[in-house]
Amino acid sequence: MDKKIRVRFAPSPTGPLHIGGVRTALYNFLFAKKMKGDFILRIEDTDSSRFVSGAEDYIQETFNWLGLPFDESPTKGGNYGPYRQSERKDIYKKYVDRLLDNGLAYIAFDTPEELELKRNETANFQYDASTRLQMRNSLTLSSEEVSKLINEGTQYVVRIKIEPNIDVTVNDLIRGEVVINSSVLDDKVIYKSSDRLPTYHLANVVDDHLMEVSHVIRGEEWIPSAPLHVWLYRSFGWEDTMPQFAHLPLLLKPEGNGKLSKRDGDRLGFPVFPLEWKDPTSGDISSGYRESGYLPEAVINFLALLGWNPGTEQEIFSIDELINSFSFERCSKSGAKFDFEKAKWFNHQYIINTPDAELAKMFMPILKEKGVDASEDKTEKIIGLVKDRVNFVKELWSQSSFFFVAPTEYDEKTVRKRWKANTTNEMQQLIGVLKNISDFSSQNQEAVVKQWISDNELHMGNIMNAFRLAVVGEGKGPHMFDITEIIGKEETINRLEKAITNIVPTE
RNA sequence: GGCCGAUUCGUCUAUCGGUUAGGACGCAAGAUUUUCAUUCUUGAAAGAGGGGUUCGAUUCCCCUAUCGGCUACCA
Repeated sequence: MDKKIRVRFAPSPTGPLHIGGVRTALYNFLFAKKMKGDFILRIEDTDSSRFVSGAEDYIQETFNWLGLPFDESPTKGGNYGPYRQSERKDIYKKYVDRLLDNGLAYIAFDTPEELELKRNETANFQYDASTRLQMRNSLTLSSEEVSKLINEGTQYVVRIKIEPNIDVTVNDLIRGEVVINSSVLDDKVIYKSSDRLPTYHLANVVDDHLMEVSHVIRGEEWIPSAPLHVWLYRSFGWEDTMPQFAHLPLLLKPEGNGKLSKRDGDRLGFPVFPLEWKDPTSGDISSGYRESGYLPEAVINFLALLGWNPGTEQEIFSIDELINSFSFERCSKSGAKFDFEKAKWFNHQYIINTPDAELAKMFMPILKEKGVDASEDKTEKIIGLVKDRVNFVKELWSQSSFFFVAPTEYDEKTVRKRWKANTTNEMQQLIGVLKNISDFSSQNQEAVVKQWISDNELHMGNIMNAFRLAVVGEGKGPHMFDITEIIGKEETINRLEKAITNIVPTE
């Protein structure tokens, strides 16, 4: 029987989740679901000094919003818990001791200051086979001295003992084989006595093994340490069950170069976080996709296509379609720059395809904010008329406010262009025509008014544009009679009368 | 500096040795429309450079350049 597919998304709770991290999680999800496997959330909080409160909740809320549920997580639980690394201290200790007992790792007492000094005085200093015998560690000190130092409470770290000159192969599902000679690896710290917690590398390998993770899907920034991870699997004797690796290309800044970072968002005016984030210490607010009006499905669709393509010309994908067509073979190897224009376009597509009733539910709170009390039914109709002109739900207001509130001022340019000396007279006549219409449906209005225009040899453009100016306040908007049908006969006539008295015609 | 990775229109990408190098976003023009949008049509726009291999390279190999990542008792 094939091994069950299990993948994990393993963020560290040091702040809001970066959009690149969201994409990594999405690819994990897509792959897991395609393979009928499990999608696990594991919180990697082994660096107690960088812990930020609220960050874990933020992560959970993000995936709730996106609709990407975890099969196992700190809050949901599961058979492989705990899912917070800080709660797994005892587990790691056991495995560190095992490495120590087997002589595959050693204890080092060098202080950060000593190491700093060493790095400054020796170019390209690396703590490895060529230098470790000159350092203060359990390889150079007698076992009595080591025990004495530890008993005195001296802080120490455990370092992995990398044997030089061995080729380490990382098999990557996206990049193929990457071979690295162990001599370029250093004796990485895998455990620190200061907080009795392992570092990422050890915790990661131990947890992935214990949680029976089958595929490690993470960002490209982890490629350099992948050989170390392979080394650790080997040291533990777990090489035959070692997960497969897939390193995803990075998300880059849209303009210059470099990884997309927290600051780019506010500088360039678009979000780099899924949800709005308020920094608990500085109080600074960073905008989020959700608050900016993006629909979760649009964000998922957009993110999915950034670094992966279906090989067809399809661009709009439901989550199920994505699950179906996802594969590592079709992931690209190079970093992708974030294109916000395209993100907007995706959102536009999803707005258009969202039923009016659903959009109305999202729009009602905004209407309330504007002090408008409208029925959901009416709002739905209005949305149907204007939704194809907006990228975001909140833009619905600027495109439809005139349905709810009569214009109080008239666009200057349009007045100059559309309101002539005889317009007042024509609009007076139009009022007369409208008054006599009993069936105020768009269709009927249009038939009657057009008849009147042709009977009197009036100019269609002049009449309609002035009519629009009076009703809307400017020279834009949906089909005129659709508007007047919704606002009704009385309101239409009121607006015309108001325009006649308020607009000063230009010559 | 060292190690690793990447390199097709401005951007996201297709091409798995032979194509007029395709699509999408954005941009431009035109059509439709009583307006503005939407929509539709059309257009401009690309293989980093240099060597090989081959009858033939965007595609395979090497070098250079550029970009990126990593180089912590951070993940």
